[in-house]
Amino acid sequence: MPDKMAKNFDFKEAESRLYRWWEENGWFKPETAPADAEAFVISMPPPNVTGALHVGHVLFTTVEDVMIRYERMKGKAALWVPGTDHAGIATQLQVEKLLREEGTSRHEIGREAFLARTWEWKEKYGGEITRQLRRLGASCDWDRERFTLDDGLSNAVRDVFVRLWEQGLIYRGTRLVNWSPGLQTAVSDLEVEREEENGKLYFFKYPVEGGEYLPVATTRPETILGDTAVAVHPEDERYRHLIGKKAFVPMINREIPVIGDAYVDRAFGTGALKVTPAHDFNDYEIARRHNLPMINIMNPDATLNAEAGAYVGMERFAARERLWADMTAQGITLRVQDHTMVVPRSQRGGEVVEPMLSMQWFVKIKPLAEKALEAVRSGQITIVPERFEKVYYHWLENIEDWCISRQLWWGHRIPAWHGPNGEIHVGTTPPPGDVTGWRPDEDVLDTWFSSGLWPFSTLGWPEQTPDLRRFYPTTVMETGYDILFFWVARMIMLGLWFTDQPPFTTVYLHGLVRDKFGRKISKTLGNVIDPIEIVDQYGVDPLRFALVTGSTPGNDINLDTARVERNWRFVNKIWQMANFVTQNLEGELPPGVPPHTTLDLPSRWILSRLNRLIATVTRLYDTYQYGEAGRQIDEFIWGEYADWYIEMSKHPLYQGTEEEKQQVRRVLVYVLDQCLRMLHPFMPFVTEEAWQYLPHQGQALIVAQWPVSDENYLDDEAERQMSALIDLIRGVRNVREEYNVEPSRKITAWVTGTAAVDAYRHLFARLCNVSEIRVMAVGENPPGESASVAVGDTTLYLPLADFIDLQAECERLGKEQARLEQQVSKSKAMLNNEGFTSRANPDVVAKEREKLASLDAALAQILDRLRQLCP
RNA sequence: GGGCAAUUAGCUCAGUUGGUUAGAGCGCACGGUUCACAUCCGUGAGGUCGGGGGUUCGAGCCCCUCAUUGCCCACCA
Repeated sequence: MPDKMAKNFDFKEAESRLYRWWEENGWFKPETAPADAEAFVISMPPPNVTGALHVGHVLFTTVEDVMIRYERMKGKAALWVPGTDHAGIATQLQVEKLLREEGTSRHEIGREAFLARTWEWKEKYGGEITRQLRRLGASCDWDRERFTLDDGLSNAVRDVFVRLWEQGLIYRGTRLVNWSPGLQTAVSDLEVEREEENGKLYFFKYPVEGGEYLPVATTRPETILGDTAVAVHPEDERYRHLIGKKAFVPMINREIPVIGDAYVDRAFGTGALKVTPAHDFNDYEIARRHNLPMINIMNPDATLNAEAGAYVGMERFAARERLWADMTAQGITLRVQDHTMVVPRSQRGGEVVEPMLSMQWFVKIKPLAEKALEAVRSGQITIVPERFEKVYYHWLENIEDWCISRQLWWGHRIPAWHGPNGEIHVGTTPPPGDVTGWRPDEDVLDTWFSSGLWPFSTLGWPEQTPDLRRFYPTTVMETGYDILFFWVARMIMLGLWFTDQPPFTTVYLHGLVRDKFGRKISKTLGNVIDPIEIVDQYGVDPLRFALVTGSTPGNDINLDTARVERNWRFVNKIWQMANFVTQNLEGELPPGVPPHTTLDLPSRWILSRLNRLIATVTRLYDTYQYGEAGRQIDEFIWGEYADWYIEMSKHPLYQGTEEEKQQVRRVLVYVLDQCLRMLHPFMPFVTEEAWQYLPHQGQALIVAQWPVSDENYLDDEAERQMSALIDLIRGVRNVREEYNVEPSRKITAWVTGTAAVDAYRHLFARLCNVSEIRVMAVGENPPGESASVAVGDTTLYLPLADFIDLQAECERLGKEQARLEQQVSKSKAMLNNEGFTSRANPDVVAKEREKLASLDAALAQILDRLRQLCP
C-alpha cells in the first residue's frame, strides 16, 4: 500500500484486492474469534444455481453481511454459511429450453443423459452467482459452501424422508392436486397464483329423467364430460323435487344422480351445480361426502382421455369450444355471459393449472405445524417485523398436507421402490434380497423439501459434526417475506421435528426491491435494474448503503439510482476526510484521545456527539434498525465532523502550538476511526481502505473492535455552547448572503453576552470571515447601521453601513421577531398549562424551561434592536 | 369474503417506548477558484404529516372511521 492516499478512491481496484485479502486471511471464518466466543450464525438463503444476480440478491446479501460484520466486530464467532439451491423446476426448464434449441428434448435423450446435461450446466453457470456475491462484499465462509444436491445434503434429505415415512407422516395416495400441463408435474398450492380474469360463464340445460332439465352454469364446459352428479340446495323449492332422480351427461349420456348439498349457493348462477370431482377442489369434497365416483378426463398434457368419448385426444380449450358447439346444435345450451373469475395459473410460465386426480406423495403436516406454531407463540422464535407472526399463524393453522412429489427429473429422487405386486419399500437403500421386478420411484422431491433442512443439513446433520454442535441452532434467518410459507415455515417445522430445536432464534424479513416508482421489477416492464451495471459505475458500497438506508424491515423498497449516486459522493467524501486527516499527521501519534478536561471546546463537543452516536447506533443495530443507524452515522460524519469539526480543527492545525496540534490530530483520527468502524458493515470497502491509511492498531478494520460509548466524554455544556456558536455563525452567513456581502470581504462583529464568541473568535474568522470581534462594554450602544444576529443571550452586531438598507433590516428583524414570538408563546402556553408541568416527565419540563429562557433572551434583544433601529 | 401494509417537501424516503421549530438526499433558486474534497462549500425556497372524529397536558406516532394504492390469504360453479 502506498504511503500517501490517492486523490480519489479507486473502488474497482480496491474491491477485488480487499476482498481477496480478507478471504486469504481467513477473516470470513468464525475461527477468527476465540474458541469460546459466542456464535452468531446465518444460513444464507441459497440462490438458484442458474439464476442471474438481481437487486434482490444485493439486498439480502447486504443485510446479512451487515449483521455478520457487526457481530464479528463485536467479537462473536460469526459464521455465514453460503450455498446454492438446485431449484428443480427453474433449472430443469432452462436445460429443457437449451435442448429445444438443439432440436431435441429430455424425453428423447432420456433421464440419465438429461441429468448429465443438467450437471454440466450447473458446473458451467452455477459458479456465476457466487462469484457475483463475492463482488458484493459478502463475507461468508466459502469453505463451508453447500449445494442442495451435495452428497451430504442428499443424505439428509433421504434420511428425513425415511424417518417421516417410518413415523407414518408420509403417505402416497391419489388426491386432487394442482397439475401443470406444460411441466407435466404436480405443483403445490403455493406455486399456484390466482388472479381475476375476464372469462365466460356458460349456461346450459342438464337433462333429467322424465324430460325435465336443470339449468346449470359452468366456466369450464369441457369438465362436463367428467361430471358425476348435479347438485342443488336441499331446500331449494325450484329443484328440490329432482333430488334422487337421474340426470344425463350431455353428449355422452352417462347416467348420474341429482343430489342435494348445502354447499350449493342458491343465489349464484342458476342455483344448480355440476359436480366434477376429478377436476375441481369443491366438487372433490362434495364427491367425498356423497361417495360419488371420480372420473379423470385428462391426460398429463391436458388433452382429453378416453373418458371423454368422442372428444378424446383434443386439447382442453379446443374441446371446450367443440363440446359447446355440439351442445348448441343439440339445443341444450342457454346462453354465455361475461364473467370475471379467478383463474389458477402456474407461478412458473403462467399456464392455466388444472386440478387433476393423481398419485402423489404427501407429508401429513399438522403434527409438525403444531410445533412450529408453538415455537413462535412461546417466543422461542421471534419474527421481525412482528406483524408477520400473525400471517405465519394463520397459514399454519389452516395448513393442508404438503404434496412433496414432483414429476421432474432434476432433484432428489424419492427414496422408494415399487415391488412387482404393488408393494412399496421406503429406505435409503433398495429393498434387500431379490430385487427383480422392483423399480425405483420415478418422482423427485419438491425443491423446498431440501431447502427446509438447510440450516442444519449444511452443518453436517444427521452426523453430529463439530460444526453442528458449535453452530446449531443458527441465530438469524434473514430472507424475503415472500417466502415465509415456502421456506421459513418449513424450516421451522422440519428443524423442530428433527433436531428438537428451533433452527434459528430470529426471523428477519426484508421486502421486495421495486423500481423508483414502486413498480415491480420485470422484464416486460423494461425496468430491470442490473446491479452489476450499477456496481461497475459506482462501486458496491454506494449501492449497499442505498439499499440499507432506503428501507425498513418488512417493507418494500423503491430503489432510486439517484440515491446510489449520492452515496457514491458520500464515499468520495469519506475518502477526502481520511485524506485530509492523514495529510495533517506528523510523527508518532499516541492512540486514543487525551483526557476530556484537557480538550478545547470543539473537541469536547465532537467527542460528546460521537459517544452519544455510538450508543444510539449500537442500539439501532441491536434492534435491526439498520437504515436509521446508517443515516445517523451519515449525518454525523458529514454534517458535524466534516462540516464543522474538520473546519474548526484547521485553526489549531495551522496556527496552534505543537501540543495543540497533537491534541487535535488525536481527536481527528479517533473520531474518524470510530466512524469508519460503525460504517464498515454498510460500506466495507471504502472504510477498510481508508482505515488502513489512518494510524491504527490491529491488521484490518473487518476484524477491528466495535466502538464502545464512553460516558466520560458526554458533555451537555460543550454541546450547548457549540450549538450556540454554530447558530451564530450560521446567522452571520445568512446576513452576509442576504445583503450580498462579498464572501471575501472581512467584516467586524460587535458582541454582547456570554457565549464563547470571544474565546473562539478564530472560528468566526475562518467560518464566516469575521476578522474582528469587539466585545461590547456593559451598557454600550450598538453600532448604528448594522445587522444583528441573536442567539440566546448573545447578540452579534454586524456594522455593514454600505450594504444595509435600514428598511430591509427592519423587515428582517420583524420576521425574526415574529418567528421567536410564535415559539415563545407556544412554549409559554405549555409551561402555563398545569397539566403539562404536573404530568409530563420532569426532564421534558426542565428542557422546555431552558428553551423558553433562551428564546426569551433572543427575543428581548431583537425587540431592543427594533426599538433602536425602527421607530 | 377476510387480513396486512402504505399514504409525510416537486421526486425517493426517514422519523420504535407520544414531548424542542417534522428531517435527509435528489431536484430547484442564489452565491462561492485561499491551502481535504467542484464527486465540493455556503445560503435559501418548499410540508394543513391522505380526509374526518376521538383519547391525552401534549398526536406524524395511540384508538375509531372513511378514501386511495399495493400486497397476502380464501372453495363461489
